Amino acid sequence: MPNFKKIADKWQKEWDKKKVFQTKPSKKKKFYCLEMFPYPTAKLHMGHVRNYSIGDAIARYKRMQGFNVLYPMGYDSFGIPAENAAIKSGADPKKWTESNIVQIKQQQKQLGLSYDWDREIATHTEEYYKFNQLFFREMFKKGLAYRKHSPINFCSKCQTVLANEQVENEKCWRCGTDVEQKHLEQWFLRITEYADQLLEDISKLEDWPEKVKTMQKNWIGRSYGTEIFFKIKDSDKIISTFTTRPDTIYGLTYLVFAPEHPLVLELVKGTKYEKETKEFIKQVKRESVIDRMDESKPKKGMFIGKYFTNPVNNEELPIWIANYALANYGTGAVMAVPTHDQRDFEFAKKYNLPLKVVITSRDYTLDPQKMARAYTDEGVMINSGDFDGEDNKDAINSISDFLEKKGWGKRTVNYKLRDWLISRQRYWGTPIPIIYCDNCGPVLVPKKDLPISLPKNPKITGQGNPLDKIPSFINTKCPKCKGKAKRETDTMDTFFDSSWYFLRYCSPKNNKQPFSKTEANYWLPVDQYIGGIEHAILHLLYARFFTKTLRDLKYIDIDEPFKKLLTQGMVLKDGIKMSKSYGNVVDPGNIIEEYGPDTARLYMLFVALPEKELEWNDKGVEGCFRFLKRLYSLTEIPKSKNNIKDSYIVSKTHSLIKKTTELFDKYHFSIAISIMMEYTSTLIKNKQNISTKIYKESLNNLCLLLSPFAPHVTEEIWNKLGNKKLISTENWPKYNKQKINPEFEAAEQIVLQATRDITSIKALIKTKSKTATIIISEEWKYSLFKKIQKRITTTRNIGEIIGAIMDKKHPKEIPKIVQSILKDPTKLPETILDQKIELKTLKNSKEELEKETDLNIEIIIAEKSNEQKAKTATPHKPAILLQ
RNA sequence: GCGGGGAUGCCGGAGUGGUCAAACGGGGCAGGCUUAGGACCUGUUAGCUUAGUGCUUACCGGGGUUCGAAUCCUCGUCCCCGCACCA
Repeated sequence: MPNFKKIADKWQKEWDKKKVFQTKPSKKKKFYCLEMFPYPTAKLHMGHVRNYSIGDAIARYKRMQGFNVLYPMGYDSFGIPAENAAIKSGADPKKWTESNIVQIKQQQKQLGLSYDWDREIATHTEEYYKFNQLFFREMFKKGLAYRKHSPINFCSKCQTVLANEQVENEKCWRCGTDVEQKHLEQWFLRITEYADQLLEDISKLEDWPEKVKTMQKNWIGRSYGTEIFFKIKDSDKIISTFTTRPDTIYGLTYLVFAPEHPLVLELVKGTKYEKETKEFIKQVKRESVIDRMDESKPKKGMFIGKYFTNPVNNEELPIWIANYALANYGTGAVMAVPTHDQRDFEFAKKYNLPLKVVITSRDYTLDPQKMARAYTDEGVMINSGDFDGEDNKDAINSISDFLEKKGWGKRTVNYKLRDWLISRQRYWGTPIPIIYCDNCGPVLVPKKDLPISLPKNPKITGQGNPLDKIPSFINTKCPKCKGKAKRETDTMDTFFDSSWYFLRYCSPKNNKQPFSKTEANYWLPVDQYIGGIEHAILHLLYARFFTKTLRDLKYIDIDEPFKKLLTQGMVLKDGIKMSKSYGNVVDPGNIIEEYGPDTARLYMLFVALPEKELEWNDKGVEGCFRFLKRLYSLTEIPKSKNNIKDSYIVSKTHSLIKKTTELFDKYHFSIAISIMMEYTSTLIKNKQNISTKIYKESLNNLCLLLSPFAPHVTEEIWNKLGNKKLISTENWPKYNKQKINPEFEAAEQIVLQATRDITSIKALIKTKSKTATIIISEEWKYSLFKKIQKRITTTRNIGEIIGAIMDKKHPKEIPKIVQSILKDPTKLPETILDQKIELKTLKNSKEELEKETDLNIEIIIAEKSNEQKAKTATPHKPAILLQ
């Protein structure tokens, strides 16, 4: 039995030695194949293996097709786990990270992935993060990076601030701890500046999954509406509200502030409502953290003793605060129209606030007393002054015009997207290049002083930011006034690092620039990006934002970084995600050790399509292993007895190449593998009836086609067959259409179908060949003809023939001749019973169909004495002599 | 609630108008090889069956389009995923 592990080691060394996967820009057409780089843990998990199996298959395929392929690997090596390890075991984050990199890289190498290892990068290295600092500088100068005092999400366990995107159901995305609200000064990137571009350019991402695009659209959440201003009674304050439904302005019956709205406390100050309001705010804040999961959370609110005026009708209405108004969306205040908004409706019902209908259905009248829910459909305006009778859709516009003219409102656009909070109170990240001076305020570190290196030997205790405890790092001079100053101790969110790493791969060793523009322009955009769906929003949005920013800073000339995106499905076991916490992890290292890397990779691609979930099954791995063994057994070249199957095999080979190529282009790897399995079986079964020359040729082609999936075994077989070049540097085989014999294809079908149906004839009609000869064993003669006769005489099956010969372009034009057959179906059976299906009736009478049907099909009944047939035909299947 | 994706044989999972009782793999069953097991190989695996490759039933359910539907349309049921009080 071949030792696949040894074979793999051997070829991996060979590839390394000959540097076969190193690339540089050339005149050839490029293809940039990229996998999401991993956080360096000590061991690979199946998700990684799946990701890389897909990526490497694509990279190798494209390389074989003559593309200049950039296929790099690196490590997203800053981040919390290193720091947690330091807290837990006192490890130095740098040493810990780097030893992980060594280990994970070794495992990646064992898989035989065709990376250009000369381009390896790691984000925790100074050579990398110094450019983070450079970009930060540039963004700061452009006003894209700024500092803001703001309520932020804080995780008490991780002792750090979290971005909105890192808060899941009010819990920390990483550790699940309830998130607290704090007010701190933080650094932000002005991603909202690019909200429109990020949204509109989604339409350019033709090869992205619909799902991811929708998620991004929802996240950006642009909505057009109108900001309306209201005067508060007995105050000089103005309330501003945002609405997408200005048409409902006459139905306004109260107004709601988010409890956190800064104006609230100001308004109640010194009134009898002050105490109660404060209590309410406290309560809401606490609740919003605890019960956020509860969907049916009841709406709660209170009147704060103030009134405002609706400018359109001078009505005086009450001001409330309520938990359903969100501080961070729109203006933090809502104009409530209970009749036409479900949330307002529920709230008004609960607190007995008045209802006023201003839009009514054309079919029936709405009675506010009897309404069970808000009316949110289209309708006609009523109770709305001059706008009565208008269609409410038109009124959205006309009322906005009216409000703008009067100065009571203005059209605006609102986004759900918030600016990106990048400060982290952590050690293991890129130091933000800012110095705080008592005289000059926050000052950017001059370019010549970069990089700001992370100090060594931090004391990591898990309490607060370790950088705060290193005086030699903190204390410095102000670059402007040279006075005493302190460094910023916050570090950057690691998503900053991963937002441009794909650019760094273009010039990983460039010490002066983050990347060379020429090289980036050659390689970018990434042609195929592969990774998990979990990055659908965060990473992919940030990377798109960076690309646009860097374009505006003249670093690159592209708008979008990733042309095609493939989001791989999860790896499951026993129906649930394979994960440590469920204790259902299968270690890829063991699989590789036992079966070799090719089996592991092949299995990953065979068992499910890339986007789909993959249910792990040990037996399935065995199946792939057996297939590779069977394939390997083909290296024992058989003594050929004759060559009667040569032309059949040649035809099958070319058809295999054709199909595999098509399937590869669609990334339907599992089907490609299944047809190769089938082909392998055919080759094994027929090996004694194929000439040695054709046998070798077939095996060579099979290896070429399989090499992107199982590079080591195929390299070995390729070598054993006497090929001098490495299969990894070979070209993808081309098929010759002429050699694909449709007769065989059709005949094969007929064998498979045992000529049991008139559909067999149909298959032959579809082929454009002249003749197809099928030899059927004696046993089949009687039943065959009986069956055909029966089928052909039923109108239902005549219909099948009509359909088959009809050009789909003219579905309604049934040729005359076919109609005549319909009238007299007995015409066909006669020719069949004559043992020759010539379909002449069809052919002669319909000129246009000639090309389609121009063939003679001979069904020859093999006599018992007939040589080969007796041996090859089984009692149950008709044999075909394929010549 | 909004949005995205699904439902195929014992299982995983292909297949998107006729070549479909449905690829490929796994599992089961029978047989070969073998002292036996393993490995490997062959056949078989919806039901009925007078055994004729005959009949019936089949790709979540109902309805429709078509000569013809797993595939297209429509209504419904169920499942998964994402976002979620977004004004």
